[in-house]
Amino acid sequence: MYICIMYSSELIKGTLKTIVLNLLKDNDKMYGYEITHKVREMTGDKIQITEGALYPTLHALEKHGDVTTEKVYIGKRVRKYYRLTDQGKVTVKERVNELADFMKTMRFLLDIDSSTQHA
Amino acid sequence: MYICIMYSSELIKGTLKTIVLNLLKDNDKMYGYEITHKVREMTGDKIQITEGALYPTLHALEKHGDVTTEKVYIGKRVRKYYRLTDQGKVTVKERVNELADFMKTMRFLLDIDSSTQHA
DNA sequence: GCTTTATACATAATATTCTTATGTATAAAA
DNA sequence: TTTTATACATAAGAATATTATGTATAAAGC
Repeated sequence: MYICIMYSSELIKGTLKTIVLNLLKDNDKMYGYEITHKVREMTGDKIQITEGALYPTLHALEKHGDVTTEKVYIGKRVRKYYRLTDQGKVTVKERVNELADFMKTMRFLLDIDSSTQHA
Repeated sequence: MYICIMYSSELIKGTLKTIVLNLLKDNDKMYGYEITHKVREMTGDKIQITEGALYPTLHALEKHGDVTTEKVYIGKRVRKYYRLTDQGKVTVKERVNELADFMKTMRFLLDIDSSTQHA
């Protein structure tokens, strides 16, 4: 039996933008802190996005025109919501398709089929 | 229709060691140049490992004790063969299992199922 | 015979993307 | 009132890739 607590950081590398964009595709608007918790919740803590990785990524997505931001005050505390732009919606599709294709290739290359996959 | 010429470099990041180790698992011994061509051949040029990435990776695997090397002269030209160690055989299993698990999680997270995967 | 292409290794400068650490500040819970 | 949770941000450093460069032999094309 293979037990996986948390994935090594190398694996997550390169997929963070895709994860964030895809969440925004399904959730209209989200803020950073919410994103990290949603991913932890959805993956049973297997993928834990650090703040040092997330915030620069969100800023890069905004700079690239894939998301827009909106500041909301909860009392005196600021919360920064992110929302997909029309261009962002195109980017998500491209990235998710590319990742799906890549994973298919990797499954072939490493000879991984459904029966050998572990829970 | 989604057409993929070659994967963006971010995706391959973090999977190179796993790819190399897995090839050595199936092929007894291989040399660097052979590995790059084998991967290109098996992926229809979708994954093209650069020499600048491969050789440092092979050296790191040797340093880590996962592979041993053997120099062979083809005429006057040197060729450096790599072979898995016993420890390397353990490392391959761990890495492939982890990657399989990670991809399964990503497929769930991004809502990718077989029917939506593209060729 | 000469030039190009293929084989085969290696490293250095640079870029990207992450981790870890640190900083700031408010709000809720113990 | 101290700790934990919420919520943002950036800087130093590590890891891993790209791009460029270097060396050298062998085969193929012209």
